Amino acid sequence: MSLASLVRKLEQFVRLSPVDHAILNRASTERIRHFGPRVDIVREGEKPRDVHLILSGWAYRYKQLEDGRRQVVSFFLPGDICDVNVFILREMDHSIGTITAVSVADLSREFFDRVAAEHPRIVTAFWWETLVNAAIQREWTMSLGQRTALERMAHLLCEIWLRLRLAGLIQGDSCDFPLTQGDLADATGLSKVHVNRTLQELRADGLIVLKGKTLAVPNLDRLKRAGLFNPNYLHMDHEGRQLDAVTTPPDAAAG
Amino acid sequence: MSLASLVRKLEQFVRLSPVDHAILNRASTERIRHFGPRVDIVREGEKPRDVHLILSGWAYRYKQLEDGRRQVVSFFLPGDICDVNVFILREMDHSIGTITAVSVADLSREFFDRVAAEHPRIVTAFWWETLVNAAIQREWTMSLGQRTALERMAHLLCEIWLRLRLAGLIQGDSCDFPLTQGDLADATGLSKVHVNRTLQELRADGLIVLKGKTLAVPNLDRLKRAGLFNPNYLHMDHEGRQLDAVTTPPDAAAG
DNA sequence: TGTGCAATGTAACATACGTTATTGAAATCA
DNA sequence: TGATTTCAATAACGTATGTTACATTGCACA
Repeated sequence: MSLASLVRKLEQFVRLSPVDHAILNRASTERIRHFGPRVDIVREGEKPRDVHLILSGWAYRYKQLEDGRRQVVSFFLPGDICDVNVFILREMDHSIGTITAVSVADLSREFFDRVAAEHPRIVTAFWWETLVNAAIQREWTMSLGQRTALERMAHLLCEIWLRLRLAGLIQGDSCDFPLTQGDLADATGLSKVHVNRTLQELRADGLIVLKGKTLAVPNLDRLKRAGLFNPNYLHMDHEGRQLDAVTTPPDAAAG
Repeated sequence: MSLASLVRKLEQFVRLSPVDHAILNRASTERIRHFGPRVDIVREGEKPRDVHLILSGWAYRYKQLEDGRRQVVSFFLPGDICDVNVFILREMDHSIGTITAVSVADLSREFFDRVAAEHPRIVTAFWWETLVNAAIQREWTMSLGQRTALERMAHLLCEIWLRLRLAGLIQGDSCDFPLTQGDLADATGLSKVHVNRTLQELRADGLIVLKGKTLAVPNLDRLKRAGLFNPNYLHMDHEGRQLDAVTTPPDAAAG
């Protein structure tokens, strides 16, 4: 519905000027598309055109092997950008599909060119987004390589929780949670059956309350401990810190 | 001992002007450091300063859990850059260690600022490097989540092989290969014992000849098949394609 | 307001991979 | 050149997780 989540997230990290706000606002209201749940937005092999900004809804990035084995490699939540500058590459190496109904703003190459030339604070913010996404992907590598099923699941839930919180999507101690056990299986590299067992165990330990499409976490610290979760890789620790742009911004006066 | 590998790699993708070459050349000869094998260059928790360009030798990026479990999340080969613009982040979320003796050029924040302002072709090349590294990390997620031990190992060897080839480090059908079975275990999420079993199997199938610190691959296509290896994620398919910079380069006349 | 299909839950059984232990071969170094 | 350590190889055994199968619940839509 809005780009509030994106701006909220980026501003955690970089102070954006009114001009920056206007730029982002315009870009994210110009070309909007709506998708139903469980459809592909982008398919592996396609030529990348626009960069997608998730305005509302959940989506994921996934890859498939020839024989059908499938791995979810990232989740996209409101405010997330699917690969700044992808259009530099000749073809997509993965697909992007929706989980819920999703609204997307298409950001053009020209938009990024203009930003690169004129709005260094936004450039910094986009680099931050890119670096954090890379860090998340590394942490998934860690999870899949070293964490047990229980730790992996707890860790994933913590990550999603904190990202939702940053986007302003946690109410009290609960949130919308549209992922099926099948989705969780594809993301954790576990079988559906074992995902079920693992969720039962988390429930039995009182770490989560997951019912229907709602997740509640009564005690985040306990869930973190169960997942050996160290939030440093999300680089959210910037409260109060107002970082300057990479280069001197031409519109500095406006800030 | 030179930046040949980096330039060779970047030029696969973006045509760099003589000015660009000069810029990269100066940056990579100004501040060089040498490290012995098996030492840390950067530690998790530190404040990132410079960006590191590997001039020679092999290194890896790794993360550790409180209890010591360790995951190698990337390998760095000559010509690789460890995280363009990391200094945007407040602290490192991983460590970087050497495998062999390594020479590193430290690239300063000021260097990246200058490049951002004045050398758009290099900016594009750095974005390409960043996007490919992200794609590699996703593929590792895929490997750890879905591939069997044998597939995983074959896949990793294919990837390293192609990256070495791009850097100009394959001689005939063999290359230097300084990774121990312990390194491979930490990278694939397997135990050392099972890495050994898996290598034996690859040997028995005639897919690799691995002896001492030398790896030979008699038939790359067969190894690729064994690893369900699809090279698209490396985005090397740019032969002859001379992409323009993201924005109009100020030094276009020089190219 | 059923009816059908997807999602969840559980049980029984199978296996790929981990663990521990031991040995020999190579490097590394005094 | 022997002493010391690291690395590779292999065996015996254990287990976390996968597979198959089927029952149950819940929700979309007729």
